Amino acid sequence: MAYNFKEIEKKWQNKWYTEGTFYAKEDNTKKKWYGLIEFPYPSGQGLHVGHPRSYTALDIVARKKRMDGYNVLYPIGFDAFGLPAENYAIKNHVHPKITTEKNVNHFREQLKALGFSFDWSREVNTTDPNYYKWTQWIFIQLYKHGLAYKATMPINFCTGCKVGLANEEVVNGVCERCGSPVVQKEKSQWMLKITEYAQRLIDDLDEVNFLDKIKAQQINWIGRSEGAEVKFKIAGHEKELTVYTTRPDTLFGATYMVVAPEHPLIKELESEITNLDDVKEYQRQASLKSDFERSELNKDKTGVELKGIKAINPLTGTEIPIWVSDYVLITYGTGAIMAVPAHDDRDWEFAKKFNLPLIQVIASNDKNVTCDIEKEPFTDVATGMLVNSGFLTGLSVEDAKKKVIDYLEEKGIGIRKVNYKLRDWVFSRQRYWGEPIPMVHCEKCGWVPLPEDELPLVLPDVEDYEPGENGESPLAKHTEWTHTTCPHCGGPAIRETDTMPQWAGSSWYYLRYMDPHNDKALASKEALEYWSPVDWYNGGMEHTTLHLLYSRFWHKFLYDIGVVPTKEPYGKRTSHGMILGSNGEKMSKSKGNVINPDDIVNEFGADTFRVYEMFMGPFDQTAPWSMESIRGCAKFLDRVWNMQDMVVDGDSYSSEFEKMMHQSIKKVTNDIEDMKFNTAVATFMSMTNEFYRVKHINKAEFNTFLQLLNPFAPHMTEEIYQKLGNVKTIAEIPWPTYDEAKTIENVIEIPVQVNGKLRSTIKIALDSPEVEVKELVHANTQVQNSLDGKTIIKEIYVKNKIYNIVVK
RNA sequence: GCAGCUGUGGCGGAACUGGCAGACGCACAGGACUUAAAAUCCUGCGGUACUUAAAUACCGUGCCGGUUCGAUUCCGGCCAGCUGCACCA
Repeated sequence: MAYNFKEIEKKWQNKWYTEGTFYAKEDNTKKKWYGLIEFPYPSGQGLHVGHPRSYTALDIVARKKRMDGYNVLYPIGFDAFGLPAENYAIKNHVHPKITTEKNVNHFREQLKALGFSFDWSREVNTTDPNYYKWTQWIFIQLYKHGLAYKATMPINFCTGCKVGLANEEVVNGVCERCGSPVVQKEKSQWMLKITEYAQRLIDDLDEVNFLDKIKAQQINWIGRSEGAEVKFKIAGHEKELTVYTTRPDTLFGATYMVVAPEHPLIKELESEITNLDDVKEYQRQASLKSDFERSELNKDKTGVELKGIKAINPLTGTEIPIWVSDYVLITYGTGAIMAVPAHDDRDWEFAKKFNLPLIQVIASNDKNVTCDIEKEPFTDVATGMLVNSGFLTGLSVEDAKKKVIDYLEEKGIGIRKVNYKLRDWVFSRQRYWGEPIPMVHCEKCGWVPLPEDELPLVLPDVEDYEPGENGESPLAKHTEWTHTTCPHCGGPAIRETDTMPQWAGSSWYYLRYMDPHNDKALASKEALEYWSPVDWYNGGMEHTTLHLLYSRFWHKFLYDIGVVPTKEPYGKRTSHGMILGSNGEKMSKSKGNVINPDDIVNEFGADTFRVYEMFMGPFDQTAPWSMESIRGCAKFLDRVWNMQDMVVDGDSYSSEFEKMMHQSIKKVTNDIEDMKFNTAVATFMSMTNEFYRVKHINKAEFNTFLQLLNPFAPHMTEEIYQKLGNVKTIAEIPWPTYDEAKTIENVIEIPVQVNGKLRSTIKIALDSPEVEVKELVHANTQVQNSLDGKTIIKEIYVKNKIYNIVVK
């Protein structure tokens, strides 16, 4: 009888949903497990096949944890504010609220059809005022603690549409929509001081179980460096130019300086710059490029000398030129550098291009290493030794750094300085579809936060959400909303019209899941105490440096003000690889390689879909979609379904068979913990092949098999289990256990090598003494043939692993 | 450009901590069943050479080199691809 997945899957999904089978229990005495996946942005295209990869993986873990006796929280929600909904609204004149609701409903149905064991009673939605009330509340706390401030920051401004653009909307320096040039325009924006947490965001990684590559990427993104700030005098001035350098030891080799195009020095010394027109033109050109474009293009360096002014090298007293170039970023360090072209790649290229002098101040202490700084810069720190550097000459790089900073500090011309690449978080968006920032500006009192009892500040339900002129937020047009009274003095005041970025709502949603309907706090103390931290958070690698870091920052802040009980939000963080189109390229409408999950569920059913996504490759690596391979998974499940007819009463087929069962339980159990879902599926397939081979399936063993497979293919396994006459469901019974003693092979086959090349294999009893193994090896004819006429130099035996004979 | 990652048969991939490379699946080929086809079940399946066959030898994990009795695994240098780069999420 064929497997009718359509009917059977619906049946179990309805049961789970109406009975709340997988809802977290309100029982704080049980041990808990909290699994989290990144909640989706409900786009108009519907669910992507990439979503279920992550969701199925943690669904498997969550289902297993329940069977292990944990009170499991595996929630879902929607990150529903964002740019696409707004752009769609502008184009099609449908309010984002309407499209968002429609998309959320669609997503919910799609997710349900995949049989995830989500706790739907805790669904959150970032656009719900009862939710964003607390997003706004957190912002106000940040403000009150001095971590939110206003600063002038550039935005991308489309000269055609006259609106601010997201980086994504800027393609090769022009507006994606109208093709007009995009310029950088200064705007006053809300900023969050994530840099204040930079060191803790690095240090506390020691306390969490994140994949090494995730830790590495966060550490590199934060980019801590130790160095010095050094003041250079401007010749004939009291004015100084301060630079940041990680190589103060090379100060004697500084032959010129470079400032970023935005550096204030240019304005301050404007009257003395003799080629001001050239400089201004260079500044204008630079303003067209984003930081990203500047660093991307920096193979071909550009720059202009600030003629008429010179700086003085504080150690040598030499006058050196000052250049302006966009390879120096105003956002990092002091926005100015001392250039040591002999020992820095970028400076070297720049100096070569503009014929600036090189002074070698480091040489290798390894006599075999020669360096010709005319051919390439010498940057080897490990063997570097100072030359041509006055009181530093002869020191190692490390010692020279210490000595020169001590000297600079003593003379008051420099200080030790730790710098981070991490920049503060630009928190303002000039858009409609986001959380309103709950601040008002009063002529008398300045910026004043809304009183907390007035939250949420509801996003006004306006008809006109077209962007304002000059990059203003659409809300700025709605004066009936913007005009208000100052909470402090009662006088007239204007509301902030910028909204929050989408990152805001997703920075704390995992906390709301713990207690989603609370109207007194973002979550109760009890719920936070019980459920914190998230035990396992899986998401995309692409979120490592932004979302993951932002939410760790917010969490740490909430910890500092006593709201949450843990320093870190996530105990464990893993990532899944992307699913590519069958041509190996990223799925996109334009490439026509998009796979719609609905089609897959209709054709093969949810269980096949789930098993295939787990089987397609290593979980954390990209994998191309294959319609052929998914059929293999469908075939596998059909074979499982048909095994029902082979079930017999009685004992295991053989002791060998029993061993295979125990080994498989062990393998699957470990593979789930290790995220090796693909080899777990391979184990199920091998087990199935064995069942077919012996055609004798003991009832208890078949039940065990169904249990193991259940987290992967929950619908079919529950159905078969029920048909076999079991009263309980698989979800209600404990996870199978194995007997370690029964997994061990007593007789093993080990390879015999001669000079590292396989010549034969021999069977030995486990843990045989070396003498016995040696005897067996030498009795082997193939081995004897290989040894014929040669002299044995050495014999190596690795217990239970290999026997290798070295001959001459 | 910077950072992180990846590279194994025709294809997706497996290989514990340096120890038999290619588990499992797809595709393909052969066989069984069938009037026939599909489905299903069984068998084979890295390359080259030799051979009726069994077997055997050599080559083989992106490229070049190193360490080691032994390297897909460790080290150095390259090449190619993927992801992120702060206003897409």
